[in-house]
Amino acid sequence: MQNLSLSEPLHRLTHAYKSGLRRAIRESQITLPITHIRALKRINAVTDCTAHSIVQHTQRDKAQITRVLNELQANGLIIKSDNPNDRRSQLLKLTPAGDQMLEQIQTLEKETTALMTKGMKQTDVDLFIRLANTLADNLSGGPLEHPIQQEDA
Amino acid sequence: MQNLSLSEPLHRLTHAYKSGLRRAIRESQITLPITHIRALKRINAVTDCTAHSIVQHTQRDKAQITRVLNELQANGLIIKSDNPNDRRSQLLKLTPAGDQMLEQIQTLEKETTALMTKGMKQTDVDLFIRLANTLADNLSGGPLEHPIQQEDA
DNA sequence: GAAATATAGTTGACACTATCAACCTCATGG
DNA sequence: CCATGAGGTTGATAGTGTCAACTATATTTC
Repeated sequence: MQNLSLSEPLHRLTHAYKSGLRRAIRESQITLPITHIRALKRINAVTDCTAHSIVQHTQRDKAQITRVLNELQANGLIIKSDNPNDRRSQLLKLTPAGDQMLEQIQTLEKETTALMTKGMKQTDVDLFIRLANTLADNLSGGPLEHPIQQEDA
Repeated sequence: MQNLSLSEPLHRLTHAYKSGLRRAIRESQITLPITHIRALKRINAVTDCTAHSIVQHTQRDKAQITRVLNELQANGLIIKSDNPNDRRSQLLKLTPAGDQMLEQIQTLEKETTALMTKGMKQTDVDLFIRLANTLADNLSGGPLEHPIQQEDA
């Protein structure tokens, strides 16, 4: 029972990751907060994405997501269209501009990830991801399916 | 080269951890933000702690730390005393109230950690911590010594 | 099928977190 | 002594997290 600290390394890592990514993004003349990026990625990843599916995936408050989506729309990165299956909600899609933006960002994210995992064995990185998912699952009760998250990089 | 996602699990985990801890804290009638808690822990952990050492450890902006410390002082949880080695800075110490508060919080944090690591082997938890530290070190350039972080739980 | 209930999303409000710039005070090295 | 830098404070602003109240539509249940 070593009882090493879990929380401090976690804080440190998240902070370092977020500010590293933010810096990379800012240096590319992009002005888009992290939360907006996560939404873009999600919209790109699932077909017929709705606000609700982003809420589910990110576990963020729906109020926050609403505002993020409105800003993405105002920036011309996404469009909302009527959801034929449910008139309360709208389907979300990337515009060509949004698509291009996302590709740029994915590159930056890959760079940050590469920097972060420098010198580490891929198996260790994979292990880390699996452990992180296990920890998160334990906390959020539900396992929240993470199906070999593909390009969700 | 599986290239599993690193960022999404990380976001999910941090968010789940922070809101889990916040909830536990709130349910104990404590009203203290996470950042304040980290500062308390740091003050408790190092002798002759100054604002600067918290800035170094947490990598937060010194402006933010200044304000956190002022609030902790206003809440009677810490006291600032003149630093005999440097008249620009002050030494930080927990008051008895701060000490008691911290103990309460440590308990809550342990509970949250226990919940989070439920069913995991201790070796896996330790491994996770080491990997997290490695990742953070890679990002922040400097290794920022993490010396078998004892009660930094 | 009408009433009750639940869900998708919006809006307002507010606390917490992150970051930058300007500034003051004191320390340190030439 | 003076220049430069470090420790800390203050002000400003953007981003994030959360709660509550509300609209509109969908679903359940009697």
